[in-house]
Amino acid sequence: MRTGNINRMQNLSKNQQIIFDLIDKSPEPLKAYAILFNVQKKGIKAPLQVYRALDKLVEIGKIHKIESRNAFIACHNSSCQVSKATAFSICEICEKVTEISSVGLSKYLANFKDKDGMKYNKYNLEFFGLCKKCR
Amino acid sequence: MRTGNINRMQNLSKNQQIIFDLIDKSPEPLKAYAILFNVQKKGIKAPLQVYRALDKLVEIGKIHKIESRNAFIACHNSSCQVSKATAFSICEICEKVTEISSVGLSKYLANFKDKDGMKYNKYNLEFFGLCKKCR
DNA sequence: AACATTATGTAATAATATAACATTAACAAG
DNA sequence: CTTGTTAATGTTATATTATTACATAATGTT
Repeated sequence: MRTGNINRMQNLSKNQQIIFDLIDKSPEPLKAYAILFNVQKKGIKAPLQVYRALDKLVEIGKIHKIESRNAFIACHNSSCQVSKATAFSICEICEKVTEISSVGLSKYLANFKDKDGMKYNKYNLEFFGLCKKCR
Repeated sequence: MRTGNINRMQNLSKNQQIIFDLIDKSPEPLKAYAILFNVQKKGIKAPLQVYRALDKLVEIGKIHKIESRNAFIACHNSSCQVSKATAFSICEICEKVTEISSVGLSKYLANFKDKDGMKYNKYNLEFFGLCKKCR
């Protein structure tokens, strides 16, 4: 606790913090190059700088990647520090994405066994449909 | 049944059939450009020709896209003509992908309701872990 | 035959992501 | 406090994945 760098205490470096803040404020998933354009004024100039921060943020569970959209959202499931098990609903019209945190669902999936009896502690589930507004 | 074009009867055009055959024979998911390189000798020269065939094959449920890998595999769930509900296991070491067809799982997910009581008839689930060989 | 729909061909380019290499900051151990 | 180690950064170039735009041909229907 002798360092004055509060960001390190949160385990986020400068670039990671800038990019996390942007994603966290966003009401919708952000794509890597949209992030890049947004943070160029803050000195992050190259795609790789963005992708490295995104990789780390995903690794530590602060954000999730929506695979079907190549976009990133902040984790809103306060209990998940490291994201291994994720579920989202995605509106096929307005593209609104919501993280699902259902104990029942996560228990079911964590305990799911395939034909060979294999269990998987990591998964990603994306539901598609129409959100309330778009129905 | 008066046409002599058996491919049309299967609802697959020439390019679609070439690309489906390749994917169907492959023991592992194929990426779009790997497919392109493989079918260039058969006259399919441009990425767009591949992507158009892939789009159609996904639409009619003959193949599935593994979103986390940007790769495609043939549907091995004989009952699914139109793919709305898919589940896969993916080995994080050897990248082997297996389609999961579990009545229990599909029933559970088809009946899953989110906090607002919303149901979703379309989903994609990807489990990650180590396959038997890689354990 | 006329029309509509689906598929194809081709060129160009957009969007997404990584490799390779050099440098700097953070931090733990002696 | 300096040495070694790991994590993060900066920069250029390039690889990979996917789409736009436009023209043509094949197929299916009335």
